[in-house]
Amino acid sequence: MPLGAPHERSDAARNRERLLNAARDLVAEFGAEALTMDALACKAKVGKGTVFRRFGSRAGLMMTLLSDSESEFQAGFMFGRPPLGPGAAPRDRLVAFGEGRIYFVLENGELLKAAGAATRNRFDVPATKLSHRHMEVLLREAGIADPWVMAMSLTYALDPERIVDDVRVRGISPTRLADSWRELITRLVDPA
Amino acid sequence: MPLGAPHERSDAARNRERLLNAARDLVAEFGAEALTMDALACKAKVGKGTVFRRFGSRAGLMMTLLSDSESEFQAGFMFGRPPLGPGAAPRDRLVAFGEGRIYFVLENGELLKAAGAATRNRFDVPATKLSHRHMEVLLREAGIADPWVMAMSLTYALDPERIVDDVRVRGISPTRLADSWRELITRLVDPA
DNA sequence: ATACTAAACGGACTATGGTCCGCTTTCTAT
DNA sequence: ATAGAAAGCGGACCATAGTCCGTTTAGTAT
Repeated sequence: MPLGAPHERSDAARNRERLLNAARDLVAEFGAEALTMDALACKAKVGKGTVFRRFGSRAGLMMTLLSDSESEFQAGFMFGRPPLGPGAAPRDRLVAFGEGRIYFVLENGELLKAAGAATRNRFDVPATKLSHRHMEVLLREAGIADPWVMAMSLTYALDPERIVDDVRVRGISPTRLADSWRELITRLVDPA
Repeated sequence: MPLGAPHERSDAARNRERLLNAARDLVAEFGAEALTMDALACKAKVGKGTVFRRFGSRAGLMMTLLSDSESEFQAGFMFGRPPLGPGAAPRDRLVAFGEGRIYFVLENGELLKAAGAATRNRFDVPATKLSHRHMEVLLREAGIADPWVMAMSLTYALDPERIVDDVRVRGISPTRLADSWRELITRLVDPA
């Protein structure tokens, strides 16, 4: 896939397929949290070293598993229709972004938590960087003095762990989260 | 210490001292991140089981190590002088709280990260609950519609990992963080 | 076909947080 | 002092992410 891809070896390709299938099966059956790298290697009939060569870490595996739905969500706010996509006022786009994110997280919560878990990965996740940048741009348009830092605050406010725990552990409804996000953005951004 | 404390046994007290001293030494010398429970047990000349009996987990140990400075910070916003303590407008107290928190985190960052690390502990930390509640009260006074949820958003915006990484990894100055926090609160809370 | 090379493989090994449970010590009641 | 009970102790043991390195194998050049 990368540009200089020097011809993926056939055995490598075969093992990648096996691993991805095994991983999806395991996640479907036992949930992402319960997936261990040993179990995955075993189920895919592959050595443990191979798993780590392929994905680098447990978090890397989770990111790979997420990439499809993540791309879809990204396409939504980058190229989709307003108010999520381009064409609406920054404030409305931010509101829509947060709402979309909340529901996206609730659908893929386990995977996202596991993906961000490995310390130092929280912000190295490319998808997170992209979301941050997206918010940064909108905040700048909206006249925020330090959009980069503000986007970081908002990124953490939308942290997967936070959202999942609010809903599943602390019993807050998604709607309530979305309403509060709207209030936050509405007050933060001048009506323009 | 707790009310029904049924007389702490002398050997237990002795070991607690040993462990606390050893832990402080290790943190001072190698940093909190590098502290392993095995090393601690060994240095304190105590069995590993004893370490876990005493503190429950690595996160528990870190919390214990933090408790002094944490209490001090808490006293500041609960009983201190305005604008951090009672007597100032909610908006000003929130601004001061965030600033104080930022500098507190930068002083105790490693410990705080380690304390919150153990998944499911992030919000079970009593100190975090107290901070959350404090902000909730101020936000309610300030006329926020859903102060509980908003306080949660702000709690995550002040996440130790976020603050430490912004400053130490991404090179944002503490001042810049504090300014952005001020902007956030100022816009969020009506000037009242 | 053959030989060569770099990639890929696999599983033993390490590091570390946390658990378990039989043994020891302290305290208390007599 | 003594005995009994409860608290405490310790370190072997477990689970799991991640590393290492000697061996195998897929492509390639001749």
